[in-house]
Amino acid sequence: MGDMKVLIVEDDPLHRSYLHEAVVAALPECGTVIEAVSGGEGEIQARANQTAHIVMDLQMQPRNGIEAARTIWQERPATRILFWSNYADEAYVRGVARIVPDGAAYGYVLKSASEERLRLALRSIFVENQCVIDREVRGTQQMSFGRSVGFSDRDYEILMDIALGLTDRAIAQRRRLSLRSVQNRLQQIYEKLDVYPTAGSAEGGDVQFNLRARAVTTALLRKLLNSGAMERAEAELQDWLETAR
Amino acid sequence: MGDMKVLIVEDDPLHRSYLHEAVVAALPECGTVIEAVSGGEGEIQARANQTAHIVMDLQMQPRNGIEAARTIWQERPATRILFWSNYADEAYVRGVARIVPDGAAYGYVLKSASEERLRLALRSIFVENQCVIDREVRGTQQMSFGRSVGFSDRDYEILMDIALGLTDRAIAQRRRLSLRSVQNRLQQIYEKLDVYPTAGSAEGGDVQFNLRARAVTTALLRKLLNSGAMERAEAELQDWLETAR
DNA sequence: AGGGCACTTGCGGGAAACCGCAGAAAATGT
DNA sequence: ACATTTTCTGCGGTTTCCCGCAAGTGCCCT
Repeated sequence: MGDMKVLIVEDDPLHRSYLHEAVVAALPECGTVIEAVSGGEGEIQARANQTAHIVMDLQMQPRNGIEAARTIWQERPATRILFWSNYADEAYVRGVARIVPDGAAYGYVLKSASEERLRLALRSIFVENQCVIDREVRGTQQMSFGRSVGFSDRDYEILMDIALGLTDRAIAQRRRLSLRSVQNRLQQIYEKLDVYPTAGSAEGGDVQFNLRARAVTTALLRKLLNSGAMERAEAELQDWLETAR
Repeated sequence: MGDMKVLIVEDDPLHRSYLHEAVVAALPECGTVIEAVSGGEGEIQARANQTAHIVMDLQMQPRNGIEAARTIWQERPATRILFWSNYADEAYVRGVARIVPDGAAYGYVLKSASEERLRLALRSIFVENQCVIDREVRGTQQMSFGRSVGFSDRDYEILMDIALGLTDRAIAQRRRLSLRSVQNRLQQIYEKLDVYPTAGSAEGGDVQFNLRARAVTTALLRKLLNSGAMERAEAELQDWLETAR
């Protein structure tokens, strides 16, 4: 038995015990397994135990995995984290990619993956110090950074702002842009999300959409946004409202 | 061993096997347990096996529990269904309440409930034919039907319509109302969601919200809407777009 | 019958969203 | 260094949203 310590952060008890077994089976060099049931507790345990190896769920209440990972990485960027999540939503993938420190080893494995895949990912990250990202997740990564229907970070920021309900003027103020620039950005977001009335269906009884609201819905349905990401964005907005202005 | 047949519909393999054990332990009179891994397969299995006893998850991809339950209840309204869900979001609770046939026995238990609670619910519904609804869920039910900050069904419809991105005119057309009536409804929705600029913070640099978009976000953050409900609503909208007009 | 109460509808107007056009500014490529 | 592309910005105009005011309908209550 070695002296590696592994921290498991997962709110679902069934998944937690499953992870526990998987870790013990995959890592004979692992001497101690610590468990936490929420993002907040995960941060505390990571700090207290100086764990450099963490397996973490993304979707947790009240403090989710991305927030926990961010503070953990801020304190010790060398920490290796394997994210184990139900979904490959673009909002999650982008959220993780945004906070990974340079050169840090991390992994992203879906819960639907086989035991063997999970075992390999555990060994690759914790022993070989090598990144492992699930194929499906790679797919959404390509999409988001590719240029075909890709959203730039700027697009994403502003899409989030209209999702939060800000006016054009407020967005301009927050992002330090002119009113017209914001509106330009919006127009190209509308185009990328394909929310413009189809020319084919012509006039007559064509139902009109409110582009602003329709864009948000479309982004939600395409998993480009999700409620977790919006909660985070809302918190950031509240911060900004108090400091600025 | 009796001849009761129980159908389990749950996409997570861990939860599925946990449910399987719980059913066998709680119901000695249960002779057969059938498993399905999605809403669609659940419908097929229910039809094929004529099962009158179902335990079902709500959040599933691609066809969720509410859609499956609706078609199952349409075919045989006497079916007893126990919903076993992670969340007590108003959107889920309302979605279930909307499709329960008159006099049908059903249950709503959270996954965070104890084994004992699950056991009792299984026996109450499948043996005693009696409704069992978790305390937390009752809470959100009260909220939604009470009048304090309660949303009428009409409010909810129209809230959903703006979430889908329809214009006032389109909503008026769809719900057979005048333009002004829709706008009146919107105003009282805004009030109930409390999205109006606070009079206290006064003018100056107060950031303005687009009420329409802000209302949707607020509803999402309060779990009054969720993406599952919006997917269903989007499908209904597409149906309407093809038939009407 | 009359007085609330909830809901609906019309009118009018200020504010915001949406967008074409065109010039300035910055980033990019060769 | 120059040309090219992308992004940002201002102006003007149409449409939609947001809402105060007022009048009409139907229901329940005493």
